[in-house]
Amino acid sequence: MLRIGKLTDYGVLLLTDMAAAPGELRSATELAEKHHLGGATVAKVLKLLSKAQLLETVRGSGGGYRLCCEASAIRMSDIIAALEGPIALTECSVHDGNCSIESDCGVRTHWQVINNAVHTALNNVTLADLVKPASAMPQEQHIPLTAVGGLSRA
Amino acid sequence: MLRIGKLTDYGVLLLTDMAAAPGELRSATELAEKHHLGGATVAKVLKLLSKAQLLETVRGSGGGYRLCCEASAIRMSDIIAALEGPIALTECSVHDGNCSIESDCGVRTHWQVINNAVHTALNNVTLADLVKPASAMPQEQHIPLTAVGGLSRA
DNA sequence: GTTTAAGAGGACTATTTTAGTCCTATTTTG
DNA sequence: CAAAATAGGACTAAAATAGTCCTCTTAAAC
Repeated sequence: MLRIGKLTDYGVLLLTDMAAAPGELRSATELAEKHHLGGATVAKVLKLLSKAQLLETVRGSGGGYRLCCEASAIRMSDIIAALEGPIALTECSVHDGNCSIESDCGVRTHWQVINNAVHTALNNVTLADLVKPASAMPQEQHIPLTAVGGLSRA
Repeated sequence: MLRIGKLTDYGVLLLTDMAAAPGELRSATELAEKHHLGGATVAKVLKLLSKAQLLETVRGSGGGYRLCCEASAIRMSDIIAALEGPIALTECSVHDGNCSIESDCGVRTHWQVINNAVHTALNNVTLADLVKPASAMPQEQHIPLTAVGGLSRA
């Protein structure tokens, strides 16, 4: 289903929350309680986001996390990369020469193009977009489509 | 890593192969041998593609599979949906009311937008594009990006 | 200067998903 | 009817993910 992990889902939720009150420090415990999530899990997500420098952290008593920068500067692609590693749909797009059928594959360069398409799409949605009402979203209509509708499948 | 499964990878490989000789019937065994993949696995993939009507099938001795239609009419989004189910990054985009934090989530409508962005990107790549040389690919540059580069992560 | 409230970092376990295999039934040709 | 295919499940093994826990460091408050 081309899914992202739950941790990423939590991450987006937490970031969205933090974006609503920029600059304010939030502790992991506080956020976990507010959103009814496990404390350890929230801590893990925040640590990952912090490591990727999407969050600024203040250690010690009274410390916590806050956004590293303006919500409009934090892209979906950054968030996903922080929590799931490099955005790449297949193994072979990440590292070469590791694929048993590679020599006879011939598809690899094409996967890179597909990756780019997805990556670009995710680059174009920022945290700021997620805080705005949904109707204000960018609509992605650069190329006329044969069909756009939900969940295709002829 | 926002990955697709191996089966989808195989599917793209097989479809690409078939697109090169349109109309010709191929048996699962034949394709498995050619690409050095397990016979049962290839059979599974072909059955799924057939069920999604991306392949036409001829049963009985001498039978096999061939593309349902022109390669340019088969979109990446169709292939992924056939092999992984509906394209949706999170559970809650697929079915409502099933999410423990839903009432307090507020992010759901936004995920739908993100899904749309990805879906659109995958709608715009067809099997025909994968058969052409990579340089001829559509380049997806509709919006100026702050950064495009590979695998972000600041 | 000790206690307490935080984050950093890593290791581990359990759960869930995915991949792969196999079996039985059906279809069609020769 | 025998052989070569696909259809459709059920099952098993392997891999990835989520979630938990422990120890260490940092800094404020008392």
